[in-house]
Amino acid sequence: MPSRPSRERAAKVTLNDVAMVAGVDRSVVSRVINGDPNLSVRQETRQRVLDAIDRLGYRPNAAARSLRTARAYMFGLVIPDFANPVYAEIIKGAERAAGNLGYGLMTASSGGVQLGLAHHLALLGQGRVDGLLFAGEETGHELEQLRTSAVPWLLVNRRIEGSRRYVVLDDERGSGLAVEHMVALGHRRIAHLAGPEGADTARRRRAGYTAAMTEAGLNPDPRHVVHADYTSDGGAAAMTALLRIEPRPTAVVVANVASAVGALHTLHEAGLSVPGDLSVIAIHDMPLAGHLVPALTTVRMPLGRLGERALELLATSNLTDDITEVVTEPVDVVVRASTAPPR
Amino acid sequence: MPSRPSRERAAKVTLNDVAMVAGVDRSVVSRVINGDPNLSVRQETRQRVLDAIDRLGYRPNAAARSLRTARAYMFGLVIPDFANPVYAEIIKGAERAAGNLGYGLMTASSGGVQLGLAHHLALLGQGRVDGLLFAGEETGHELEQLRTSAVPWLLVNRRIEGSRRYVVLDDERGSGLAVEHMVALGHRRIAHLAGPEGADTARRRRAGYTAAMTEAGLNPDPRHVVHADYTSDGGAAAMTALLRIEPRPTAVVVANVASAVGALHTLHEAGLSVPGDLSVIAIHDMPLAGHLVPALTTVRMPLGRLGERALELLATSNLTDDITEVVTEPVDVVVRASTAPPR
DNA sequence: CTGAAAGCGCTTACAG
DNA sequence: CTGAAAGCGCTTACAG
Repeated sequence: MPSRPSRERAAKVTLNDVAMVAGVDRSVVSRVINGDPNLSVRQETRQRVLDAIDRLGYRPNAAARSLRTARAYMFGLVIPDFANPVYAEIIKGAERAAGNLGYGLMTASSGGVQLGLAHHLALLGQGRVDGLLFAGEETGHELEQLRTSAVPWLLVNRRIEGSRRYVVLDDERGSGLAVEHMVALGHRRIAHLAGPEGADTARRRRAGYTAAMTEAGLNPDPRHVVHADYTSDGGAAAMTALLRIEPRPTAVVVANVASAVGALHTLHEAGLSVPGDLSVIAIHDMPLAGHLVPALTTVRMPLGRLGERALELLATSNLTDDITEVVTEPVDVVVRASTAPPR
Repeated sequence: MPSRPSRERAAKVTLNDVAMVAGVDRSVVSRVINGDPNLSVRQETRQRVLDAIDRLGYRPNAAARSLRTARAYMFGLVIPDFANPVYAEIIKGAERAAGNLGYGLMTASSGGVQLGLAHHLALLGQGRVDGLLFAGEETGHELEQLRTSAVPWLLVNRRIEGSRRYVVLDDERGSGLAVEHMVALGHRRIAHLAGPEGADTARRRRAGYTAAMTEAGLNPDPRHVVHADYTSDGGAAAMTALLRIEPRPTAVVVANVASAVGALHTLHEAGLSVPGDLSVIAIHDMPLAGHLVPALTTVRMPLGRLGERALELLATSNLTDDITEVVTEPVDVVVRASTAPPR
């Protein structure tokens, strides 16, 4: 049992109170509030009800409504880390879509409190939300728990082995475009600063990189692919490793904008000029990218649309349906100052 | 009425089902789950209950529990924008504190959906959460609505005229330290790239700047204080304005790290060297700051502690109490490469 | 020591 | 057309 914070609440106003004041049955008040089309009530009576609600400051009790209707009018989204700006866009998209459906969206992080999915199912599952979006680092084992839960769920921006319920971006195309951009500039030694080995997005971005290199008739040097987690520290370390390789690449496709911040910093420390000595492009565009030194060329991915679409699919699908969707909205290169022809 | 997503749910397991399978009354199951100390039951019976819960995959219905106990075991936090990394730290702190109390925390943004506080009160108020933290841009008018609500609330990181329920950081001290750092390096023409005029944090940081300048025997040139919103675009524009002033300042105290990113970019574009031509320090430390070019000297503020403390106060105070707390945890300067003596 | 019963605040099929 | 009643899934004071 959680400890019990002491508190006095302002007097609670219920439907009954409103009904008393308005001089009608509480079922009438309920119908007025919910706009029941089968209710016919004199305009004057309706106004009395509305006035009473206003005067008493009545607000429906969400728990009671949820219990009665078996519907919470709320969805949940679990992300690994609020500090990662990639998730901010996904959250915004999902909030927008939830709002359009008349629902709310509550976001929680799985990273801060290391409690895992069971914790979130207990906290968010059953009666609190009508569905759960997971953009985190859930494992296959945790997926099993989801299967026994009665709460509809969907993975966002990642697939997990054995799961048939996910929405992802076209990550292959994203890094493919990045490679094509470098090839068009005349680069041939194009490295890939990939994401963490375990991450599904990293795997797909790497696959897109390899495919595009092959497509361009280039045979990527295996040493030119290095892994890093999606943080600036990770990007800095991986770039340091990459700089030790001879012959040095003339261009790098970085799997994530946070890693790119660290990579740029390492290059600056090493006295290398971007894009003079090395061109850099990163996956995911955001305002920050335009203000880095030098301004970073990126591949813009439809993160907001991903969040939006995930929420829509969660809201309208049956729990037993397979959902294996790739968001097809356009992916494009935002050219800034960090890429140029090799010299 | 919201539109109604179609869905089939997995069969719902209730307390009654568990009781049937375990061969006990449902009140016993409830007491086992909640660890009622007054319950004495044979170990064997307890095990039967636990097994039944496990086998059926029973999960308590949060709505029913909330309705019955008038307690949601959940707090809410409303922030203006998930893309602002300052809030990520506050969220993490609040999640930590909520977890320690056995509560959950749900975060929503007020910026994405432009629906204001009334929307959030309807969605989160009454029965859904036991209290609401607001770190957003609520107005005095909206505060009135809070007063009529039965949900305990608290403002975080900002005060509003007329409000006696808030927790804030020592912003005066933050910018004071920044000024002292510049003074110690030998600067005398120290400008302030302040936050938005309306923002409470901006006002307090500006006051701290002015006080520290006076304390140091410096009379700040009024033209050396320019306002910008807390974004990199805002910082870039404000820095452009600052550069037009003669004599040019040799140091700038920037009210926010996001603005500082834009300011650094403007300086780079203008061909000015940091810290050679101009030293820059910003309020709020985060990993990104260490990886900017040049690495940014910052004032580290206890944002996580702010979130933590806010949640604790929300959980333990009475709604009628005044709460006017300044988090006193240490504020300190993180020296990196963007500050140096004037040349 | 355990079970039966009441009731939290709603919604909605049903009877009047 | 409106009101009375049942019931959603829990918890807990109370009776046996």
